[in-house]
Amino acid sequence: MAKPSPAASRQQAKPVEDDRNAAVPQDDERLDLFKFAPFRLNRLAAEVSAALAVEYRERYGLDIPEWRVLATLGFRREACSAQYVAACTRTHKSTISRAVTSLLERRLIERVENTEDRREFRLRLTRKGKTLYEELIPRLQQREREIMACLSADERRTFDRLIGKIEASLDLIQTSEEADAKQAY
Amino acid sequence: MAKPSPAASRQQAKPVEDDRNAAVPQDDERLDLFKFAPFRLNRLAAEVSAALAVEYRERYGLDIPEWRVLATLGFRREACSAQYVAACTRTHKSTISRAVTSLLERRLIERVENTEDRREFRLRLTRKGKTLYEELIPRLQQREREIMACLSADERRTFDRLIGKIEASLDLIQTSEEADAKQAY
DNA sequence: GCCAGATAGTCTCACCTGCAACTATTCTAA
DNA sequence: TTAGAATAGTTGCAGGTGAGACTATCTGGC
Repeated sequence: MAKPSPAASRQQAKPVEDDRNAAVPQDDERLDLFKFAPFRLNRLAAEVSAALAVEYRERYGLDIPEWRVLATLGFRREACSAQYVAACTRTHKSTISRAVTSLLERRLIERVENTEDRREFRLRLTRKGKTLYEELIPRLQQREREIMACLSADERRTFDRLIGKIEASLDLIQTSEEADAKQAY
Repeated sequence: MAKPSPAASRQQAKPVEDDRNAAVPQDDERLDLFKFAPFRLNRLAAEVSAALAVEYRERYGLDIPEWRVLATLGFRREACSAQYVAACTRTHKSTISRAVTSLLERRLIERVENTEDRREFRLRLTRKGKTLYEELIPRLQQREREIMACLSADERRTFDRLIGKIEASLDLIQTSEEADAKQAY
């Protein structure tokens, strides 16, 4: 895995004669992926997710959709529908449906028929699910703290605020209540 | 798509009698997904990606790996290997391989044998690829500007700096040269 | 009451992607 | 020199995921 030195393989990157220099984009037309916010956000999110996945996947055998269902149900005091979870987490309803099926089989959640609307079911954590939730959450919060430890308290607040502004401009902000109104997930 | 009012569907979320209140997590043990940085980053990245995808997918029929290959080759002055692109973009080498195949078929990139190391190929944009690149990049940059327009210039700089700190702490920072040394992609 | 349209949830299908095996080639060290 | 390890790139396979069809149910207008 470890390579003797970056230089060893860097030889491959040395310039190759290019007879088309005329068509090479000018500096101001080029785009440095490393400075491109969408790319950086993607990469950062993927890396942070991977760091957390160690906890919920390797330790508890959960995948991301399953963990999102648990997180939503664990946070809310009341039982709620799969549709609600999908809207909250911005995850496709078919993905949530599969996660719910899996969690039901593992007896981590249970569902009760909604007599007022028999199309939907109310989901909630079982005792077993709550135990897992209470065990898992502190681990994830610890991971988050470790990852964000590179920022000062002040920077962290600023970061949250700026993320919030971008979310807002993308219409990503939803309260628990508003999430109920979201469709398409 | 539009629903009469959030309240219309919110009825579903009203509390259900729960005979297990004793096991409900306490406030400080719960985790609000909406305030959890990893979740927010994921959601934000997905949303930003979706906003950009309109440009490269619908307009040019490119998927994310293909666009990343183009972006890497377009930014660099010299031809470089698939391995290099994979390391740069943190994308799995098999994914890059498929993107390269597709781009070769579309004559957007070309590859030349590396006589110094015949295991690898040097990739570079064709004239057609450069034309597409120069057409696409301004559109993507415009999208990025639109998305980030909610931040002031000062906030934008701060945001970049904070993202940079997190990237650094996750060892995500690489210069073009360092990327050559990365394995596993 | 009844029908058209909307909604919750499930399922199939197609696609995408990572893993790991594989080939070809290069490097390393005896 | 040469065998074994490492590397670049490709491909088969399996698992995950979104789109959209489908069923059951609900809502609103007539």
